[in-house]
Amino acid sequence: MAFCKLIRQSILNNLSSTGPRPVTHLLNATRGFSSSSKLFIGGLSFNTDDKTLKEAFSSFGNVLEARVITDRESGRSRGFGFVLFESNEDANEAMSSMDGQELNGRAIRVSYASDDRRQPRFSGGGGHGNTGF
DNA sequence: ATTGAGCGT
Repeated sequence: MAFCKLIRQSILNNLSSTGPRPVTHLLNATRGFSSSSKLFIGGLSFNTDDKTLKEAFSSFGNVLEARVITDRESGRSRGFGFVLFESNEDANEAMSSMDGQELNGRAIRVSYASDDRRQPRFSGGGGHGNTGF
């Protein structure tokens, strides 16, 4: 029964993806979806601001948007922010490199952000007196 | 002047 060997070899071949490596779903590894080049920066120092965040992450890639969320009532930093990279791979590099590192004397937590919070804006916009019916 | 998990007008 030599074919038995062949079958086993076939199985082994299947297990070893010698061809195109499957794209590791490193993205959308957050609660929601839409996790591209947007990174969620947590554990930020209260002394860290948008400029500091951009300066700290602009070293890994082109930062299109870097913002530290500040309380609207007090206007002070909430301790977390968001960084939008031009390239998703740059964001991955930045996350792998800056996650757990210290910034301004405080360890920061970098992870992919969820755009679910920002999407729902005023769907209207047009001042049409349309009641929707 | 202050605080320390999470996801922004």
